[in-house]
Amino acid sequence: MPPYTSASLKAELNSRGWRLTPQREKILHVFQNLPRGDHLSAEELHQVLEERGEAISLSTIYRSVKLMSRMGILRELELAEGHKHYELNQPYPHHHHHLVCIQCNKTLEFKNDSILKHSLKQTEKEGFQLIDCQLTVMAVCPEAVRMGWPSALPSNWACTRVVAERLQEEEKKEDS
Amino acid sequence: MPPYTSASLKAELNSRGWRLTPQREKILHVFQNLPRGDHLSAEELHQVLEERGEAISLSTIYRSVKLMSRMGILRELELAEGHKHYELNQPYPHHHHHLVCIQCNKTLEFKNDSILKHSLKQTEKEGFQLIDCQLTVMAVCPEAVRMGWPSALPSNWACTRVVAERLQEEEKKEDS
DNA sequence: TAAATAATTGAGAATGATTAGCGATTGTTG
DNA sequence: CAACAATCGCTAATCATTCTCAATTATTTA
Repeated sequence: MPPYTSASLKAELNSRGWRLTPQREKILHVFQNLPRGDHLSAEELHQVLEERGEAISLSTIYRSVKLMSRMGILRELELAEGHKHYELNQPYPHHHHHLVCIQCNKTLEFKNDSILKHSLKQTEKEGFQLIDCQLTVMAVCPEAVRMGWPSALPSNWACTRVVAERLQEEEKKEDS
Repeated sequence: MPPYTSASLKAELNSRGWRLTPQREKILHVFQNLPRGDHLSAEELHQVLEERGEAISLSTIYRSVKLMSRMGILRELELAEGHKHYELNQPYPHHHHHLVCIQCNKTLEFKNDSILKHSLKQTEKEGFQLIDCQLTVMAVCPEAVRMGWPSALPSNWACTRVVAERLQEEEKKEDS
């Protein structure tokens, strides 16, 4: 699926009775020029545009990212930060997931198509139609680990159980 | 990892200088008696307790579910509904994921340990410490499909690209 | 091409979930 | 039992997001 051009965005919008406006075009461009692995909140997008002297009202920002997400152009991410983030929606084979540090919010993308495969299988098994699947791996980054995690976890995070402890042990035995 | 008893909850709380209160105990009980695959928002939990004549203030509800999530007793879910949901955190081998209908919000649990395995591998590869991993599969349920999806999608949902189309084709060839 | 129609914008008000502040209450410790 | 700290319930505050509405701008029609 090729990246959007203004023309293809216009076509897609028009096919639904919607319009290509300068605002929507600018927003698309921001996302298209975002470094790989980056994603923006509505507020951040607003600032980026403001700094470029292309200010767009926050209302319009919110409306546009929602619309474009619903069209499948953007992807709405629920990382662990209290607000949504957006990135270009690049379906398979560019589909990816996120590893997030619960301490500093550092976020890394990673690819793993087998997750999409499993999700697709499960979705079909239930008779559903797949739209998207988002895996969010919550973890603690090396810096935090070095600083003595788990004892040095921020006071609002006290969880010390490593969910996969047992799995890891099994893994070693099976060497699957 | 066995389900919590009031005693073990008390022990875990006390070990961090926190206390077992009647409110926290009641909240734990609600989650322990929840049907499999169910999960509650703060508001819903509040109502459940009210109906049982065990009203707890909404503030305390919010404070408690957050605390218990951070302790690893509850699991905070970001399904597609604008507010958080909570369920007992049952690590591997009870770890599971969610399939959500974006039209009616119907949610189904499913298990797939390989997803946890992949997440663990990725997490270790980056030098992170795994805390939890949550896969949310967004899809459209059979009822919605029967009603003519995608054309009958609610007007605020226009995405018609099936992310995994190509993957599905590959799947057939490889028969992996 | 001008008028009619419908979509879109911007600004600010409104909403809804969640958090914070505070005085009163209740465990815990010595 | 006294001293201390955690917790509760209430209300007010916050923050992201949505809504309202008059003004603007595409698109379609005549």
